[in-house]
Amino acid sequence: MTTKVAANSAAYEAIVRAGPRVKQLQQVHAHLIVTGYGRSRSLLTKLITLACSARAIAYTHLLFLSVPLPDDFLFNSVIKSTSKLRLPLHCVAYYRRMISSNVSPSNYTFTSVIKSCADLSALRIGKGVHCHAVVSGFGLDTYVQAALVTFYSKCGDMEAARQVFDRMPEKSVVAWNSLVSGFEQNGLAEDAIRVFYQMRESGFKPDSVTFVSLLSACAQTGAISLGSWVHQYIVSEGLDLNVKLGTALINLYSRCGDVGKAREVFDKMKETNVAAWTAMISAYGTHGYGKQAVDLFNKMEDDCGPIPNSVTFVAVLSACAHAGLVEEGRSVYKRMTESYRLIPGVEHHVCMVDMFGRAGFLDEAYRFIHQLDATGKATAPALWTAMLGACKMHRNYDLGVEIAKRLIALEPENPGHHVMLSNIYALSGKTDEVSHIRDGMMRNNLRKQVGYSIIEVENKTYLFSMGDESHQETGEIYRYLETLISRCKEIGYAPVSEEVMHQVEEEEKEFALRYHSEKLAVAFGLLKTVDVAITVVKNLRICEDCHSAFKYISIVSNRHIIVRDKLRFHHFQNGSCSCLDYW
DNA sequence: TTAGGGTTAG
Repeated sequence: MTTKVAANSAAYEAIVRAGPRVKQLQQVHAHLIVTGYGRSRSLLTKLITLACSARAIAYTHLLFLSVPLPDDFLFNSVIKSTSKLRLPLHCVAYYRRMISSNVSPSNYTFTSVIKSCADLSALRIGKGVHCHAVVSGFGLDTYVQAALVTFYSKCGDMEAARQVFDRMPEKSVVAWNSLVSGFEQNGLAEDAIRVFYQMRESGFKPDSVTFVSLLSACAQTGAISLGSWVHQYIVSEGLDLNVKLGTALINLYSRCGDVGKAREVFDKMKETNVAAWTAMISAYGTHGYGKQAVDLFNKMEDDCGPIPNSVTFVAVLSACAHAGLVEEGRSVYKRMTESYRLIPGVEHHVCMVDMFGRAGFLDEAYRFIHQLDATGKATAPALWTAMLGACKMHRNYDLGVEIAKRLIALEPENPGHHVMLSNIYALSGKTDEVSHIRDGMMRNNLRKQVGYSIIEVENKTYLFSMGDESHQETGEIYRYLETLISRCKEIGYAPVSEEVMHQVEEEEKEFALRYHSEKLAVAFGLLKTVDVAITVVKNLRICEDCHSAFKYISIVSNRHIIVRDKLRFHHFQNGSCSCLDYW
């Protein structure tokens, strides 16, 4: 008996030594069969788990089938492994097999299966698993419930996520984190921040995972005061600045307008990976510092940094597109396909079309799309949207109208395409067509999004919308804005009115423009602060007139004005913008 | 053996 146990443990050790490597595992398996241990349940379970970790799913299943009457431990092992390895369909398949084999699931089973349903965003299947967990008596298990919060969040159902969370008899830091992350991932940054405060009030101590989500939420809304508080807290508590936390901080500072600070964090990180480098490259790119973005990318290659992935290439190509670095962009695209053997996706194609288009090479952009046509990849609306942007920018109205009509045929529900067509008609002076499009939009209930701008002053957040009069100091803000605008006019500012509101009178037009939300926020910021840079976050893209006005305002107020729009940053200083009017 | 995290175009 003693020798059997010894031999068994030697076999176990041999399996562990083989590790998640198929060839080695197969050798050990052969040895097990020869020595008579090929039917040992515990050894096979370990072997199966490792085969699964090696992602050898066919081999895993073959081994699994060799076990007569699999028990709950074996089922849980494969369910957990497939879930962890992001093989969610296999995970759900093993779960179903477990049920049909009449083997009882446990809380271990449910947490893994629910996680896989979350990966699949399979709301219907996951709800079924949720019900099964409840009737099996695991509905109140802490682990199962935390997994459910994540599951509903990933399916976009925050109401259900909140409900599961609220009904938890005992909450955990992980469950709180799931909820914070859920709101943040669904674009509900304010709710994420609110939950974070509730978490602290309930006496839970946030950890680095909480802060990663919280920092992302701060980056989303531009809440720099809370964001930098978190940074200080991390430092003062001596929390380890791991890669994810560092990356979240880079993203925070970048999206709150401070690229220098983002770079400081990047330089201080002990460990970096492809996401951290990509975040930093993207920071340079969105702020219009194309050269720095390309330099950092080159450094990544030269200094044996992490291997760039397709996300990195989107960041670099987009940086080139926005800085007019056509030759650099071409070279990067070539390296991506030839040196790294990455297959470009629609997002990379869009960057290329955008890059050629912005630089005025409309023919080349068009040719690029047609080359894709041959491979059947030219149908993506995003490609034509980029091409359309170029037509508008370079005043090629005929081609613009043709493309806009094509886009409307492809996506009639997208108000953006109608607005674009209307703007092109407006720019080419076809006012009848403008009214026609606008009427059509009204009839079909297609509305433009409501724009708003946010500014933080002394740790408080103020929100402005167009023509806003809700603010306590409305009168003062408007009067100050009037003064600013008239001083701007004295040095050459002429309101741009061609794009907007062609049906109204000239004066009204100018009046409406002057009170765009970003103008109100900027005026408020200048009024309330002295000598510092002000940062405004807008939910839509900045309009041409505000862009022009802020250049002049940066002169008359002698201030650095930073505006983050839906996609990019604009640093206005001494009469010019960092985007070089190239956005 | 169990649950939670960072990077991407327009």
